[in-house]
Amino acid sequence: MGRTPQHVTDAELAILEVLWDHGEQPVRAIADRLYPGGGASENATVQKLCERLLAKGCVEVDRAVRPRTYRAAVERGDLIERQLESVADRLCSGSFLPLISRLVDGQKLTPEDIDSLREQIERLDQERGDRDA
Amino acid sequence: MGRTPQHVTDAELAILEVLWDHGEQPVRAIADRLYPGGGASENATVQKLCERLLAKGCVEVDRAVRPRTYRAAVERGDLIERQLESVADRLCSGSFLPLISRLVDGQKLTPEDIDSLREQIERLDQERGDRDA
DNA sequence: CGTTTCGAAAGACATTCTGTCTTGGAGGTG
DNA sequence: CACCTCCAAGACAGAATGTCTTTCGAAACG
Repeated sequence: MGRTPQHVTDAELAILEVLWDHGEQPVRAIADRLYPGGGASENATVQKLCERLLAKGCVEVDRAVRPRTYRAAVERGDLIERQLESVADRLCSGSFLPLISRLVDGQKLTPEDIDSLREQIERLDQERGDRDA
Repeated sequence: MGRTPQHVTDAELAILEVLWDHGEQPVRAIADRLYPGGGASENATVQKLCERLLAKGCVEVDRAVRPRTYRAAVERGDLIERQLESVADRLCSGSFLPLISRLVDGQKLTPEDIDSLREQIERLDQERGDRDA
C-alpha cells in the first residue's frame, strides 16, 4: 500500500535522522533536537514535515499515546536504494553496473572499502556456485 | 573554475543525451531531435536549457561557427559520480561503502554484472599489489 | 462543569526551481 | 538597405520546499 518512493527533502531527512538515531518520539522532542531553543512555530514546522513523511510512507504514527509518537517506517538503506535506483534510471537506463564501475574505478573507495567489496563478491560467487551445483 | 556540481534537471539531461549520442551540434538540431515538428518556441526552450547547462559547466559552446554549436563538457560518468556523491553526502556522511554494499547485496546486479565487477576488483588488486611491491 | 492549556491538522505564505514561451536586438545575406 | 536567422535576456505559470498562523478538539485542572 502506498509504496510511494517519492523524493525525501533535506528537512524531512533531518527528521528521519533523529528518528533513526533516537527512536520513536513525539513531535515536540524532535523539534527540541533540531531547533534547540525553538518555539511553537518550530514545533509546527516539524509537525508539517512529519505529516509529509507520513504521506510518503516514510514514518508511522502511534495515535494511541497522548503526545502522539512518530517512528521511522523506512531504514537508511531503503532511502539509499531509492536514490540509487533514481540515478540508475535517469542516467543508465536502470542498470546498476555503471554506478558500481564508476565507484570502483574512481578514487572513491578506500582500500578497506575495496577489501570489503571483494569479500562481498566472493560471498555472492559462492552462493551462486551452490545454487548452480 | 566554475566547477559547479549543481543539479541537472530532466529536461537538461535530455539535451545532454542528444549531445552524448550525436555529438556537437547547434541548438536547432537538438530541438529537432527532442521536439520533432516543433516550432520556434521549442528552439528557444532548448536554447534556454543550453544556457543553463553552460552556467552549470555541463556544456561548452563554439562561438566561432555561425550557428553556434554546443558539445557536452561532462560525460555520463561524471554526472553519475556527482549524483552518487550527493547520495553519499546526504545519507552516509560522504562514505561510499554503504552504497556499494546496498548495490551488491540487493538483487540489483545480474550474474554478468557480478562477473564484470569481480574482474574490475581483481584488476584493482593487481595494481595495488604492483604498487606495494 | 467551566476554563485553560496543549497538541493536531489544515492551510497560508514566500521563495525557489523547472519548463516553457515572448521579446528585443545582434549579425550575417541578398 | 531589407531581410532573415539566431542569440540573449527575461517573463511566466506551475510545482516543490521550508516556515509560519490559525483553528479545532481533546485532555488536564481547578
